[in-house]
Amino acid sequence: MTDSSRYRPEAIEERWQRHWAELRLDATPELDSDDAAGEPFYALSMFPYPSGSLHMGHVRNYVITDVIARVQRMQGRRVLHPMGWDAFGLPAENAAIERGVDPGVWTDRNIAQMRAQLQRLGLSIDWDREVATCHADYYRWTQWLFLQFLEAGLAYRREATVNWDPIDNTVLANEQVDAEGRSWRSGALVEKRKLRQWFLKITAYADQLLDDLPQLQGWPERVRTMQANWIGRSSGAELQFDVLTPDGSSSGERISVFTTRPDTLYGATYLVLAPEHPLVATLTRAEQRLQVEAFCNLVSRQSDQDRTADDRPKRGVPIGASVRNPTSGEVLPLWIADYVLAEYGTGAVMGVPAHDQRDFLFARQYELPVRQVIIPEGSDEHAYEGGAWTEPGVMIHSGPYDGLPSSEAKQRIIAAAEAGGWGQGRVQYRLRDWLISRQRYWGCPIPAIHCEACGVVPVPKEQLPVELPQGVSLEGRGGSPLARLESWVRVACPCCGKPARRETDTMDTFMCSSWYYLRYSDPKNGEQPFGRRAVDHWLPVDQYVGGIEHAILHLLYSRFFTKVLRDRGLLSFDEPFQRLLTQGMVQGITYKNSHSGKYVAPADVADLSDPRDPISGEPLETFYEKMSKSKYNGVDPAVVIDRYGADTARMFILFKAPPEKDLEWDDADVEGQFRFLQRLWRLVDGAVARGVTLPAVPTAIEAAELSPGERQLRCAVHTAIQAIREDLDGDVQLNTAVSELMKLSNAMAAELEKASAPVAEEALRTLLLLLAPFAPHLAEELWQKLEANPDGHSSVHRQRWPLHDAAALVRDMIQLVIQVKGKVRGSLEVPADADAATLEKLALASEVAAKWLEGQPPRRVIVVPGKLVNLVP
RNA sequence: GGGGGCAUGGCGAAACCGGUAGACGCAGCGCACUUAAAAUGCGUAGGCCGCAAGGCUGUGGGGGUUCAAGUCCCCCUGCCCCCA
Repeated sequence: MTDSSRYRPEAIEERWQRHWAELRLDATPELDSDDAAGEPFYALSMFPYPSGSLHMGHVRNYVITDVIARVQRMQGRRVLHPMGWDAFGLPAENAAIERGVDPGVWTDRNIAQMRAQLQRLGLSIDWDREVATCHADYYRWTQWLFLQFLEAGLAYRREATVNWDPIDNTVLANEQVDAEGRSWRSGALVEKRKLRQWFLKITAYADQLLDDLPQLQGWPERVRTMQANWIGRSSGAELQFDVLTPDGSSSGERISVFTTRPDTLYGATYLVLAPEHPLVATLTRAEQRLQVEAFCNLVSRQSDQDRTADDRPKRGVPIGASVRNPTSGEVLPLWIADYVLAEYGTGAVMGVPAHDQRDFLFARQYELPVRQVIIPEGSDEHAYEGGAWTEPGVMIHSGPYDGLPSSEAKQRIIAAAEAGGWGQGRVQYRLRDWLISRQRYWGCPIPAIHCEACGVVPVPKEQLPVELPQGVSLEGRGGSPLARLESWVRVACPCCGKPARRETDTMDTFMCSSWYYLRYSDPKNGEQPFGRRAVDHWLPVDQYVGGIEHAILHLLYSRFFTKVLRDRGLLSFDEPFQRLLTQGMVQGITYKNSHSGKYVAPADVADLSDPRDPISGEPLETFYEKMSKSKYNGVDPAVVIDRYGADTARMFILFKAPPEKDLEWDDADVEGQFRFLQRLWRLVDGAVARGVTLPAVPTAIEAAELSPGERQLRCAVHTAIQAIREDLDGDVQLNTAVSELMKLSNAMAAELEKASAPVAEEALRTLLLLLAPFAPHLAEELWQKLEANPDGHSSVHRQRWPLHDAAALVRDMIQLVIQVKGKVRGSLEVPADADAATLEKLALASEVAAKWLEGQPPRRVIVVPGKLVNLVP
């Protein structure tokens, strides 16, 4: 075997990567250049956290985006395909604490490592536009944008009950606390603390964020649903209850409750405050005080999930005060309970056990009365063994509202409340304002100064960036590290010049990632976060690709940023991401001892066909699970590339599963993909040996003079073009696109040698053009072998994407399926253009008809031209 | 509990608007090449019955609509995701 007849990716991939870099093949067209006319196309992958090592999930993400970007380029679009780093965050700070490395140095080293790993994949990324959120030339603009929010009144500080991690000494967002109330990173039981923190007023945009979701037709339905649920708009009313003194007269205080069910007002049998509610302190009667304080203490250690889940026991204590129902006048006891949250609604609810499941459980626990006020239409009273009746129905025991449908009573009660001054209709959201303060070092400093005279003063824009100071001691674990650096904290007030103090909180890293896609359009702009022309040219993102785990947070925050910046006059579009593809996880085969619960590394399993625990000999459970270190089921991309090359890794990942679905990593399938690329190599190698080349101007094909084999080959070629186009348009079906390449290669293996030069040329040219986005190195090498690039200054990647020739798809004869009563009984070769009457005649005259109709004429005949004839006896 | 999704050979999957289920690949089996193996090539392959021709059956289970159902409708089961 000669050397040229073997595909050796290690011999070609790096060489082409260098060549492409010299040609600047991946450069984004300049705004004013006319060399790449055509519509702009922005292909974007969610940027990674620079952990230092690339994993398969990254590979999958970036390869999918790369194929899309490459196809668009070949189709004549001006393509922006950038990459960057979500580079602030706790791992760098922890590395600094554990190993004494500077977080910036550690991060930059990781970035360099990961960039090198990424580049081995042959991604067509414009590295000149790389950004890292931890670099001052980036976070300067994060700060600038924060000041925009501040100016707009959308950034504010307030005292709030927040999740406090007592080990990491920082606040956490709600989503960083698990169901057991533990920090996702330290594992500590999260405490509730009242702290002054910075918030962004995302709730001011709740309606827009919800109402614009239907515009996002290019997003998966379920992501839109998840966002809608997260925003959680519900309409109801705020109702006020007078607080009573022990002798039964009004104390003058009022408690406001939010309810989505004002129609159940007459069913309220008690009122509940959140333990954190400000009135708890003033209204608690002396004899209840000890009990109430103990209870508040207990609750402060529970997570919100724990407190509110339907299936958890509800706990509470009466505080000794009472309130008056504003419409019935009934006196109701006042309780505090764990299942009412201070941060939701008004921090108070009316307890309607008959019609709310949580109230029902609570009432049963403490033997509070249950009063039914709504009955199912057309039935007697509802039985209450199982739980509350929460559906609409007909009003009873509700004074003037008896007999009304509950939906109408709801409206009337709101109207009565508004008229009587004891409440009003209100829309409520589940969405909370976004807590962006973090008491950590490795984040973007919040550009604010606290002055005793002037209050909170924004750092003037010309003084940005507020740089992270060097040499901060990170070892100690008490509060924000920045607060300990007095020389940095002390600063003159920009307003009055008197001594003042810098804000020492840094921003949630989601702030940095909420606008990076804008920066890519103009990454080197030193005057602004982005130039208006650049951002208008490239944005919104045409295709965004990333993991479903960001369905809510990152994608919601980015949408929020976009809308705010639009309202600030900085952007002219409403939504940042036109189309969204959420790729599935990459799963590795996992061996687990189901008895001990321990995971076993594949390397420790002696016989993978009968996996057993290396110590106990017990049989192991095998299944696929998301790759992770602790489960020993990860596959290192570098190892795969070393062994098979980047093209095989790319092709395998694209072929193995549709992009949105989970992908089971399988070494045998990787091997199979490598074999496919080998076959392509030999196919071209054979053609080269026969003297086939690809001239710059394709040789014309005389369609009339083709042999049947040649016509079949051309049909396969143009079918592939058409099928791949269909796979790429609409839903991105890269797995079937790869299978079309395989079909084409199979057809060529059978016919290529026999075909005349023009037909062989066309087939080879098409194959390589279609292959180029998927296996860019191999396609380029084979293109070169066929002398399609004689001076070496061009590239297969600069060619135009092929268009199919409809004439080549036309066939003379087709297979006509003959069904009898819907069952396939045979088929006939018939002229492709035969009309329905002819087909019917042919079918009736066929042997199949003779055999199955037994001489009887069919009762009915259904003809689907080009497909089948169904005879119904 | 509410909302959404999914269920197709031994495995990953494919199937436009209801029209030949299982394309393409992995693993398997058979054959060729080879002293042999690897590699490669060719063939085979849902299940059951049959020497074969062929027949029956088959897209989680049950029912329905239709000339025709993986696809549409109803019920059920199991799994996954989100919200509670």
